[in-house]
Amino acid sequence: MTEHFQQTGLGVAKGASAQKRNRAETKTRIRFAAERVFAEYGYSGASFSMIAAEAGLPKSNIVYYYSSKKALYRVVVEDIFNVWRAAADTIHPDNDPLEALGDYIDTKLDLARTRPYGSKVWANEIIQRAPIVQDYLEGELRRWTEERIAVIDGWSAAGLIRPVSARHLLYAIWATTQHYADFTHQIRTLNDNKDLSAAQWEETKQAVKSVLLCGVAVSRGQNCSVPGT
Amino acid sequence: MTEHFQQTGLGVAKGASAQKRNRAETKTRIRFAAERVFAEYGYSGASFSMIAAEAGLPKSNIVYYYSSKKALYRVVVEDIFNVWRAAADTIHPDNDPLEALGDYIDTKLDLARTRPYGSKVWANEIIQRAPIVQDYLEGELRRWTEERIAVIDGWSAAGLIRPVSARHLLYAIWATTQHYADFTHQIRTLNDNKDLSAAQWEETKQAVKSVLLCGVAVSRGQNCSVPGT
DNA sequence: TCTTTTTTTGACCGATTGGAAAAACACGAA
DNA sequence: TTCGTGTTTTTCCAATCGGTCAAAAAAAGA
Repeated sequence: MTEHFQQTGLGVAKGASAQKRNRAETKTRIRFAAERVFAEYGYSGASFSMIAAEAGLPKSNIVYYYSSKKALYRVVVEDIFNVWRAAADTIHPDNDPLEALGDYIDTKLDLARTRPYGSKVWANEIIQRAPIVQDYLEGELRRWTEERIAVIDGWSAAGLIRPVSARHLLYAIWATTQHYADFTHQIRTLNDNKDLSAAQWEETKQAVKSVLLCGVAVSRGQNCSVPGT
Repeated sequence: MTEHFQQTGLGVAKGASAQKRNRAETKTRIRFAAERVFAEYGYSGASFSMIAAEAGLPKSNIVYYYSSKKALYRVVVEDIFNVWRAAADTIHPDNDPLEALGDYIDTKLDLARTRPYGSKVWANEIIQRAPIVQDYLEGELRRWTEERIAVIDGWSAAGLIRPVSARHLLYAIWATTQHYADFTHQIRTLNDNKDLSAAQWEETKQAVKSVLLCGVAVSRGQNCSVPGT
């Protein structure tokens, strides 16, 4: 069997035959089913039969498309990492610091809302000491983090923001935004067992930006305004 | 067999016989072993044999003291919750807001350092939608959270802090402090695969307080100082 | 059409799981 | 000693696990 290593999500290369298109669709369907099951039951708690049931396919079909549980899991983890990485493009020397960080927080909170399962899988993987994707951490994540820290330090040096620890600011942003995905259930319980409404999500964005970015601004009014959406 | 429901940790009621003392010690040993194993492998990934090996006891011994995996797990989860609850005693109307919140952050970061496994178990349980301790969330956690929010709102109303969303501030503190426990491995990897030194932990405390509390203070100098330790 | 390749599916396997059952052991009270 | 109670340890089991395999079915190529 030839391997395709089709990394991308829903899209498929144009010109693909009907068979290949269907193949990609099936793989994607399995991937999202797996993301949900891995998130809710952890790597060990998730079984092929659960993923198969979630995807509406027989068990052996899962094995056919992803040769092992580990391989399927890795694809899921890498996917959410790539999505997050793209969200941080806004942290760039040319951008306005407060606006850039505000946009980053907004985007990550949007992802917490739309892709909570991916975030949970990532959290699980890290909690368990990254048994599957440690190479990713030491390679891409490390490089990517140092780059962003350099940008923020640059803003500091240019006097565009107060001198803060770029690393810990980044960690605080990660922690807080991902909290709204990973701890959805706790937040829901503390919200009378109701999911956050659209208005509450807006409120959340404003509050998170207010808490995390007020300490960053070089000056502020009494109400410490941060860029809205 | 008479049940004891011995909730407490290391201590044992005075006057206890040698046998009872040994019983309590064994139970505690099992509990901490279980905490480590549950943290590193998740509920499903943890097996009696792993916990037994960690505790240095035969497998059936675990079942003898905690009649099921679920029961043992519940004890572990409740324990870390009680420790965290005690840490928040400082959030009290009579205290100075910045000092109280600063102390809370300091204590929670100390716990992130000394009790990282408990935090990870809690995170896992919430991520998986609290299948075991949902009653805890709807009872004690909900009541306790609303109380703290009321205190912070009181500070706001009295003009002691800027008007911030008490709920989201609390969530940000939880998220960030627990991040240093749950994501220890990621932080370690981004620190050249070395654990944080004592100095780096101090730096972390200052940075976290600076980021989270600067937006709370009613006024600040250019360097936005927060109470140190 | 016939052939070849890809996809679907159910039957099956050795290993491991949580936990029940009971035998073996320790030890103070009688 | 003998007994009874609490503890330790071994043995065993049904269920489930990840994954293989081969046959059936479908699709593509000739």
